[in-house]
Amino acid sequence: MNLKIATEIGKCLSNQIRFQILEWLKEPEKHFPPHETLKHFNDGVCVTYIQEKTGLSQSTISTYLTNMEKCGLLISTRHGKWSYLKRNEKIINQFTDFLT
Amino acid sequence: MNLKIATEIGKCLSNQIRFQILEWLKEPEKHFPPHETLKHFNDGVCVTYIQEKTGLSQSTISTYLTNMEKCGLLISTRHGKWSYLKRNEKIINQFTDFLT
DNA sequence: CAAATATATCTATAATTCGCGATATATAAA
DNA sequence: TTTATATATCGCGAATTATAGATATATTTG
Repeated sequence: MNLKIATEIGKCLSNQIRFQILEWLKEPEKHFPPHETLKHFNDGVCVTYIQEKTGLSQSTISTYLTNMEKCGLLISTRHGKWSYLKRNEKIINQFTDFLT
Repeated sequence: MNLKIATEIGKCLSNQIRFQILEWLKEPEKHFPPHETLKHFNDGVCVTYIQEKTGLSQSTISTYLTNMEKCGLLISTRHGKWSYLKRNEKIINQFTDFLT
């Protein structure tokens, strides 16, 4: 972890919706329905479910999630036409270690 | 810690200078000279020293530090005409706990 | 009390980010 | 191969933040 990446993460954490998404993804099965094709939550939650829960536009959420992935906060996995997002606990721990 | 405060902290962490100040204040004696009147670092470092080290204007740094104090990241203590700033480890830990 | 010093606040402009609709791309389904 | 669905990217006006100079306030010093 370095200052540049840490502030990129800080930018993601400067918005309530983005921070909320990270909180939801701590326990995806508690906040999202199981996906129609992929029943488990091993790779997290698909973009559409996150978008619907936030109520923001598809393009806005897509940009949010892309940025959160770019700085390492999220891990994205594609299955067919869906992208699934989950927390990247390793980077999150590196960030909190850097801060403390 | 709640979502609102956490994102206020996130805003402070979204800028390299502000994040850098927090890093410096982990070991103030390593990054700043001892103050002319207050030799120890028990209450941290005065605004002027931080301002000089960053190279930003006095008003900008004052605003930064005020905001960092408002969200709880820093503790401000006045001694005479100087304000000293130190990290608020308690809030920082609450923030990292909230995130992880 | 007047002058000097440290910090805070106000105001304004520049830069960045927000959030959306439109559009493009990727993949699956018909 | 055409159509439908999921996601990504582009371009734009609106909102927010960055940063500084000017000014105000607080405190010490002479």
